[in-house]
Amino acid sequence: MGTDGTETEQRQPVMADVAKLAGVSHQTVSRVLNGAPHVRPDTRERVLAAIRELDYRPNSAARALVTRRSQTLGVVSFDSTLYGPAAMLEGIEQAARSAGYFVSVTSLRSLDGRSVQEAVDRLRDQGVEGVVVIAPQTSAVSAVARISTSVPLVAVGSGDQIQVPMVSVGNRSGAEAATRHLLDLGHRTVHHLAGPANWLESQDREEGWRGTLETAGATVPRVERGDWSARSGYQAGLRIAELRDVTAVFCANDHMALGLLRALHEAGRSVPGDISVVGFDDIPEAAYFSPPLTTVRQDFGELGRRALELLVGELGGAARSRTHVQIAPEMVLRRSVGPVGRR
Amino acid sequence: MGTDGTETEQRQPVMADVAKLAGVSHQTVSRVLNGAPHVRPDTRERVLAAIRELDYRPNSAARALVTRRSQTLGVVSFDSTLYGPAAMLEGIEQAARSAGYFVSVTSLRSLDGRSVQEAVDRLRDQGVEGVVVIAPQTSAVSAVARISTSVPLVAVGSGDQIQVPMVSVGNRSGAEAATRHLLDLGHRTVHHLAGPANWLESQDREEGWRGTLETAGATVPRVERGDWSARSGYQAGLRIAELRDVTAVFCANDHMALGLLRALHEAGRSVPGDISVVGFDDIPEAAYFSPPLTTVRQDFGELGRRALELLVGELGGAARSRTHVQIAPEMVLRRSVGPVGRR
DNA sequence: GACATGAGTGTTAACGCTCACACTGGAACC
DNA sequence: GGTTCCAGTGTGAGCGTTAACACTCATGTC
Repeated sequence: MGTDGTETEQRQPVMADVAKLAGVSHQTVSRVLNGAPHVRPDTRERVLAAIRELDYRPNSAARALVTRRSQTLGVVSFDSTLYGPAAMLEGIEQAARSAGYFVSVTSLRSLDGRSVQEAVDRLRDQGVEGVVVIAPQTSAVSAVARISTSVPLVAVGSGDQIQVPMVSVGNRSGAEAATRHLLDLGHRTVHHLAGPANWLESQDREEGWRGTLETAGATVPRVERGDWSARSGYQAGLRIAELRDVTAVFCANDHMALGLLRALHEAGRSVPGDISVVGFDDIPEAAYFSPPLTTVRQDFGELGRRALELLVGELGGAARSRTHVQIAPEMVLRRSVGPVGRR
Repeated sequence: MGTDGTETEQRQPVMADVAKLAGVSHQTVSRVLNGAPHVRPDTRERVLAAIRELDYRPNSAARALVTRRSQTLGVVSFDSTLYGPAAMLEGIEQAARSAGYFVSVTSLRSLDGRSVQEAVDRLRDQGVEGVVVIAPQTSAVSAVARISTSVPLVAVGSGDQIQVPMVSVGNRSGAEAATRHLLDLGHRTVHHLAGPANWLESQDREEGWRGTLETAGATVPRVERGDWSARSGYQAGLRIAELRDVTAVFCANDHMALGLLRALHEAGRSVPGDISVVGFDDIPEAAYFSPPLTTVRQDFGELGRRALELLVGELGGAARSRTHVQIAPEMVLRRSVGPVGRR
């Protein structure tokens, strides 16, 4: 059994096969499939039975050709190995699925304007209905801003003055909160281990830090800079450990904070006894650093979901909103921070 | 300029528009686009010029409809927030792109058979030409094994006796190397902090550990078990810290090792002075743990790339190979391991 | 010089679906 | 009892591309 019934051949069944088996026209099959009204219940039942019997699957290419809708959205990601982008991607994918879309991903090596444009073009050639760009670098953002595309596009990451709809975390307010927290504990000033200069997230966090110090009348120390990696945090940490007047460091992300903690430990500076450290992101491991890291939590998954919501809204015909959704970060207090010590 | 030329309307230009502008038939345009032979150089040039002028993009749905090739591969991933899956995904995507494919991702919440089957079906409905399943759990693997699909499928993760082509890391040999290393340093035996019981990777690593102890005639301690997270490693670590006879622990992954290190530190047991610790994966942060973690490196990106290679080979018509590619892991020595101490 | 050859190009027919419209027949209306 | 109406269904024409084949000339062959 299975081979008999209608004379099934090798080829996949098409709508006409279902129609024939059910004794209706292809159009009625289409109606059933798309839930169109005006189909008598028993007809519908017969069609569904035929579909089951033949194990018929609609051909998405044919449908896309005529409806001009691919049911697919594109995502351009950067280093999707990092926790942030990975979590955003997951949020985007889940939201897309529940909105009935597929997600086509392309992950960039470098984030210069050309690469971004190429990636968007590629996705567009594939027929995606919209694109989410995870665009944390200034270069990418400006690239996105002047991207030529007939496809709706939403950016997620950071930055303000940009023509594209955008979802981001409140980097500045998070940095402000972290810095203020340290000042409130009695630290004269707070050093900063920043991310790469060409990332908007770095810039915003740095501005938040600097602004808070200036408002408080504290001196603004020279910024140390890393590349987000634990390795770069370690190297910066070795430099910082040599400075005599450091009592508090605000790191632009948790991974660099990890490296920093390691370097301080090796240099014999205790945390938080000698130096307090605050990170940013609240990656799942942060609670298990030595010592557990006080940090600023951002909800990457939510970020992704909101970005997708925005995109779907735009697809739904809502006028190009130029919205900028911002998600508030939240401080998570752990043991890497203390009041200013002896010295 | 730009608006003039042919009477461009709102709609996207199609092949016929290009043909008209270039003064050829649409078929010749198609030939140029697909690099078919027998097109005179100057004709080709005229067509290309028309394409540029109209900014024409071929419609992928129409092409897919007639060629029956979507140029898209599907990836079913599990928790793509974890470093391993994320890195594999990136490897897969890069390999796919350079092989001329798009990648459609779907990320699962739970990895039971039904979810996997649904995800594969969904991708198939979208028209993917092949599927990579990142399937690290036993349940997923058995689901994959009996998955009904007309689409070529490759699994990446672990496990042996399975009917599906598969790429995995040498979990057993990695675990053996780690355990032997500790025994060679004089440890009487090695404790094990395993991953979830229903993950093949856990099972293989546990077997490698157990086998090595048995071969060496060492006693096999009771296994502690976590869920891969640093949190679970911490909890297991609290239990382990209470045992008096522990001098070495082999952890099934680096994140749990991080939690373990934290717990041991809090319990006042020094690493490696009192207890040596080895992890598995070599995540980028492992070198900056306190102390830096000795671990077994697996190259997730390579894993993904190889999986995709296998899939593309299968698509290329190579007979269903039932190959099982295995990638050798490599030990990375750092400071979390030492000879057996005082006691 | 008739004839095969093949490079270069055009014509036509799918691919499998949805959309617009046409058709049927029974209920409702006066 | 004819007309209107509409639920329920079928027919035909695309959507934009590639595949198959047909055609037209130059060129070479004997």
